[in-house]
Amino acid sequence: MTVHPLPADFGAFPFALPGGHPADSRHAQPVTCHAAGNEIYAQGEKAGCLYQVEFGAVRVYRLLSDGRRQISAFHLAGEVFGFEADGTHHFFAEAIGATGIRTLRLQAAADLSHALLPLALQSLVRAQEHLLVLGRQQAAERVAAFLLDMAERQGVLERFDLPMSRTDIADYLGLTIETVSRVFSKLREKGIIRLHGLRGVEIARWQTLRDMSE
Amino acid sequence: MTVHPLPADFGAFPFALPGGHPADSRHAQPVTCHAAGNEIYAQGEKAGCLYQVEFGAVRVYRLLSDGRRQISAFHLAGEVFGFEADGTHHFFAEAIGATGIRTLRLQAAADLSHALLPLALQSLVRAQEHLLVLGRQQAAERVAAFLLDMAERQGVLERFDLPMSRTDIADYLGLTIETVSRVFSKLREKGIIRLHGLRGVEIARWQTLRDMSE
DNA sequence: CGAGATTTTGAAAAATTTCAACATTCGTGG
DNA sequence: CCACGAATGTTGAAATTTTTCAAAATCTCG
Repeated sequence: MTVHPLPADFGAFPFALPGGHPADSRHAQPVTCHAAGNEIYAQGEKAGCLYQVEFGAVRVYRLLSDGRRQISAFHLAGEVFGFEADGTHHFFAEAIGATGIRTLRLQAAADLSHALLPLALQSLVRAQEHLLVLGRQQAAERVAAFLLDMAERQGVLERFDLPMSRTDIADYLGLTIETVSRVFSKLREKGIIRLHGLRGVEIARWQTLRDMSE
Repeated sequence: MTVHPLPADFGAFPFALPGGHPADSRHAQPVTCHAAGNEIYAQGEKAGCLYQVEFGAVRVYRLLSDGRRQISAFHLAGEVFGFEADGTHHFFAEAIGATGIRTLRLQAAADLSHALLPLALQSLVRAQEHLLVLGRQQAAERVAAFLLDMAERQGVLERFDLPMSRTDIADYLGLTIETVSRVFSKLREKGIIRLHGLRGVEIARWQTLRDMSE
């Protein structure tokens, strides 16, 4: 299975804000449903669209010559991604699980560059925050920051599901899967988080986690 | 010494492209000269300007609660920085050595948001590239990528000067100063680079360095 | 030239990775 | 509905890398 068109009365793209729900459907854009692992765009492809996650999650990554994969960003429902400075994609983007993506063709809407700047700056903020996490020397600090970020971006008070695998998390945090797993276990043993299956997470002590992530 | 006004016929801000030289002086903006360590803006301050480096270099960083400092970006001559998504600075910016900064007040030029988008995307690209460097697990890979980036941004064929200290480099790469120093020494011993004093660098084997940085 | 700051080097300690084995989860089909 | 198998995740122990702490060397500037 690859791509399904959807009935899609989800709302218009440029009026949808990251983290919120689209509110206007006058300029409804095509929405496609991607299965897990589905490619949204590839490195080297010509870029001409922006993408907004309707549901599900997306990973954006680059492959290194030795086969390692560095994930530069995860995108959750409501978030917009796909900005490129020179008209070419320098990353791969793919659906993590079943994911709905709204597409905006930029050529057809040259006049909304003023609406694009805030979205681009949002991407910049996310990249900068991720940068700060990767600069941390301790694995536990990175994982703590990651969990808080995921919880906050999902607007969660207690239990939530991580859309991505441990391998994805490792490639996002610049760690190995084993180190990520060990940190999860340690946080669980200390009663800071509770795990429900492989994906379910519950943050028991928010402040402790915040102190860890600094 | 803090800030000097300059005669400044350097050229107009919005027409200057990162990496190039300003070409039009019809809308010349104020240029100030900062001494080493001079603050350009502080975290928490209201943001209303963009900045372009005329000469010298700038570091942009955040202080962590335990006193550590994470440098998110260095900016060299020609580059524009200071983008903020919400009108507030979330980082500190300061001159590394003697540095000339051209300032653009954004309120006075609301109509050039279309000229701003490419500059913002440029910042995004730099942040994403830095992200990939920080994701590398080996210190030598990070230092190799850093040296190549510095050389290329200065448009250098052979010898060039690093504007920043080893401590700055360490805080930029998420390493300790000792590790950075050891990697420099190792690269020198292997004949991959040559060092001239503390700041001068000469890349002897570009391809070897590229292979290291992947 | 000399003093302070910066950088380099060494050795031990700590953290992470690697390699290997084991456990758990999830989907599928009987 | 349970069992099976593949995929994913966890744990252990050794090897490697990086950090930490300490001291020596080098550089810069007055």
